[in-house]
Amino acid sequence: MSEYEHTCLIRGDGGQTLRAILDRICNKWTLLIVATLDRGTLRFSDLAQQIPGISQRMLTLTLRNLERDGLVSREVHAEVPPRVEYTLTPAGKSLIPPALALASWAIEHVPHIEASRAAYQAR
Amino acid sequence: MSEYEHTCLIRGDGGQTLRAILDRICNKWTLLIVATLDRGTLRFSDLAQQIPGISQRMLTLTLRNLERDGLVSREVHAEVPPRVEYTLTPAGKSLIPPALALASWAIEHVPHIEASRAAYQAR
DNA sequence: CCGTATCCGACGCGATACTG
DNA sequence: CAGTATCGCGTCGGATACGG
Repeated sequence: MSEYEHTCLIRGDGGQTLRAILDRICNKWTLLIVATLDRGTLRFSDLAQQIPGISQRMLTLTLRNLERDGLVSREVHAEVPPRVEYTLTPAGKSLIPPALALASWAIEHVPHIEASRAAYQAR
Repeated sequence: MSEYEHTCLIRGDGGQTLRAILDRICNKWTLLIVATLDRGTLRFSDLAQQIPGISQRMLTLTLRNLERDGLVSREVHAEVPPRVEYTLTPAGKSLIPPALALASWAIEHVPHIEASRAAYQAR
């Protein structure tokens, strides 16, 4: 692979594959949930309170999508009151490093981006 | 930093910083444009034809956002016909590695995800 | 050639109310 | 406790037409 051909991974199939994944990752809550579950197994209500601002609806929907994609496993305990526990699968855990890479980039570049926006504004 | 505390980068401020960046990255065309510009300076019409399916509108809008954030520089040549060239700034280039990390993850896990979806479907 | 303007449909997501 | 159902708003992005 020559110097300027690694981006073929991104350009790949016209970006379809990558964007399909990004769409799953890039919604409002997915990464927060995955990062929270990296601490270990949590039940629904624990997730709800550890992720400030999330609604029941979005927590449910996002968890269902993650389960559907095999990134999170869902275990229902037949008790009263009901207890449902969510755990990151190996695939889910493997998402953490690349997500961290992006997070690091984000935090590193926030000052530059905000400065650039301010400069752009002043025109 | 202990074993399970690196995700503080993601959970950080409640995900606000990371999501602000993800929102810029995760729209339909940004990464494709950045990856395409990694080859070098390109003019508007070249980008349009190297990125299949993009509309003039979205190419313009996405490039403006990237310029505003200081990831792409825009150079207008006062000629007839007009020539406008776009180049990745150093900050823009620095986005490529983490984006590739995510792309690699995506491609690696597509089979697993699709299998999981098929299994989930059959219930 | 390189845009901008306008309309319009689709979807993400929050608020709220209700169930097993 | 752990959801599901419904509504309504805001935003993204495609199609199309026009301008410097």
